[in-house]
Amino acid sequence: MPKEARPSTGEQAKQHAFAQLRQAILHGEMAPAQRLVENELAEQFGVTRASIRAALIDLEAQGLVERIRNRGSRVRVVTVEEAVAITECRMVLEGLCAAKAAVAASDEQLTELADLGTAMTKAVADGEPMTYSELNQELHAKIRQYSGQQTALELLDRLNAQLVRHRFQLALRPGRPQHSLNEHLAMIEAVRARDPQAAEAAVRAHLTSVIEALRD
Amino acid sequence: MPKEARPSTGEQAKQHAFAQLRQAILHGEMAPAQRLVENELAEQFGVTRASIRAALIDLEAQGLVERIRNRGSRVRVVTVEEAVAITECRMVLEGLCAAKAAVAASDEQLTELADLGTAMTKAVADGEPMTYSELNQELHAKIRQYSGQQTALELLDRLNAQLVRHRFQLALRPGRPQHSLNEHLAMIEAVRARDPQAAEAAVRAHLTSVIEALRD
DNA sequence: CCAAACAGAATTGTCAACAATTTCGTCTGC
DNA sequence: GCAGACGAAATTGTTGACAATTCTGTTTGG
Repeated sequence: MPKEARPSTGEQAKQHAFAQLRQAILHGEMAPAQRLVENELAEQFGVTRASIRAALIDLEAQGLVERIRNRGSRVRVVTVEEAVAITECRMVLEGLCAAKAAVAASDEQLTELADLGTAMTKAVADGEPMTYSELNQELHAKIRQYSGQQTALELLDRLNAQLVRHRFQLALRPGRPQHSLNEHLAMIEAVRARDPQAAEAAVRAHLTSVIEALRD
Repeated sequence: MPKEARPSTGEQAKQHAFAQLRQAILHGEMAPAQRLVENELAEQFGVTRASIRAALIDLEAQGLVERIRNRGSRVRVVTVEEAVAITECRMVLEGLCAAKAAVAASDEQLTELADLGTAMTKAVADGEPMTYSELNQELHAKIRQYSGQQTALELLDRLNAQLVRHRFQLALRPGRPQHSLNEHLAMIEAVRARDPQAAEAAVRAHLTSVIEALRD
């Protein structure tokens, strides 16, 4: 096991370990339910166990890692039921963001949303589900951002982090992009029309359909 | 500075410190923006600095404590703006819970809600704002609980913990209990009628009014 | 008299070693 | 052949000491 990761210059060790571990989990490099032994991680990332420990505590708070007393840590497995519950929360919170974004967004920002819409349409037409999935992410992120609702933004970041695996599965399902495209376009239209209620309704309709798809 | 707190027998030191610190902050024993020096806390609670450190990381994740690199921790101060943003999130999440509770609650649970309603009415009639505030808390907690929505429950717990100070101020405002009582009774009625949409609307109406009151 | 540089103190970040707990394999006794 | 006790290995929890950083009050040069 060579220590490939550089100790990193000015960066604080714990932050480094935290970011590294988080990325590894989010990118699926750690198998679900894989055991995370503090000593191994410490050697792998070139930091001490104390830093790894602090990072694991943070990751537990973010819901990415599960820790049991005296038994160790492992990558948290999100069941389909949990994914549904999480998406329900996303539904109402993103609905709130969309309603606020419809009021608060600048004209330039609305134009960006429109551009994203055409890009998404193109991605579906070209049959590129991965590109579409990325644009999808970007759209949701932009709406959150434009809302100016800091608290909701933080909550949604945490919730989304827990859904990476399920999101992957969903994006590759045949026919799914075509279906969700219309819903996304409706969201964009409602926000651009500066209609808060319509925007919230559109987001809810979209995520309701995502929930149904999750329950395959 | 005598170390009054017993080291606690079987309890893990970190958990002990965490619970103790959390209670202290929530009960307002720590002044807002007060500095939290790890060494002092360690001696005060009779645990080592590492345990305090872990507890502080957890409390930061819960939004109760603010930590700055190499500068230390302090009790987080929630501005009115933040309180509004938090309550907006509460609004949509509790709306979700109420809608689900209207469907999922058992008949006995609905009876409990009705009893709570009469108790609240009595507390207002008797002019006991503190009792009313506690019943208020209990009502919101029960609705959350009956919804069976674990994710929303966790998010709401975190959000509510950040609002203790503002909640206090609001409860003692003259005329406020009378005003909110009707909204609470409407919530109870809608859930008892097993009408999800009405329940969500009632919760939203109530918390919208709370937001207006916050912006005094 | 004021601004910038400079020590000193206070505080957090990091480290390596030690103690406590759990798990898993083995062994004994029936 | 199997149930339960026993013990070794692995892993986490805890401790105290050390290093790095930041803040504060003072001093010095203009």
